Amino acid sequence: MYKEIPLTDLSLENTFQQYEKKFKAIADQKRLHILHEITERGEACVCDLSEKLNLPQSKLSYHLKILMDAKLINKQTRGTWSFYTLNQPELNHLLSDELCCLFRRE
Amino acid sequence: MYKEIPLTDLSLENTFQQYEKKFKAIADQKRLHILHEITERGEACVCDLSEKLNLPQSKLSYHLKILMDAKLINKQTRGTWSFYTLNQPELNHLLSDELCCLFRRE
DNA sequence: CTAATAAATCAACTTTTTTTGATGAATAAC
DNA sequence: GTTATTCATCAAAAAAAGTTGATTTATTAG
Repeated sequence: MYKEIPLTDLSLENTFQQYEKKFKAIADQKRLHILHEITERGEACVCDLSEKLNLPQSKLSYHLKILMDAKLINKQTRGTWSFYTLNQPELNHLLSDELCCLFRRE
Repeated sequence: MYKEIPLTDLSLENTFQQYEKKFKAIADQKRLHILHEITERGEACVCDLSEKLNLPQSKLSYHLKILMDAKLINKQTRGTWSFYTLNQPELNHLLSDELCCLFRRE
């Protein structure tokens, strides 16, 4: 009865896979805090976040990468600094209006 | 500089904790599929889902519990069957309108 | 009562995610 | 050039999440 055979609807499965990645990215307190901080500041560098969240730089880079891979934030490098901003269209597509201005703007 | 001392803003930290739990619950392909199935059917029992998703009962119970604990679905027992429905207010609070009718109704 | 069905729970195990501290690359200031 | 700063990446360890198959509980039917 329940051999795990692959789904027939591949496109739907593909859709679930993509949402899984995005929701996984926000399914973490630290990363929610990061998003919140970027939401408030407009942009933030690793050093800003490190100070605000009391996290070592390597941890932040790790979590920022996960948010980047999920395309929920953007990075812009100026000199030795990397500034992160929200990917607003993506976040707005995922999250309800009511989550403004916690993890999305407007 | 980055000793991990607790946040000063406890209420905000509490908020992040609650959202983490809810987003974690939907941050999984199988659970998204479960939500989608319940969205389409209106309600579903474990046996319905087991057949549709090709998953053994114990796995489904595990994943349903996670969705229940996050208060994203409701359970109603009739006889030996348990019927699960969406917790629509919660889902609508979390997810954007655009995710209708994938994981929320309307 | 017994047998059958639906579903929750459990413990052992596997897999995935996160943490940690160190190293390396790139830039800027001297 | 040297030194200091910012940040990404790495490998090893720790922690968390998911799987598996068996057992248990509850209900229904005979």
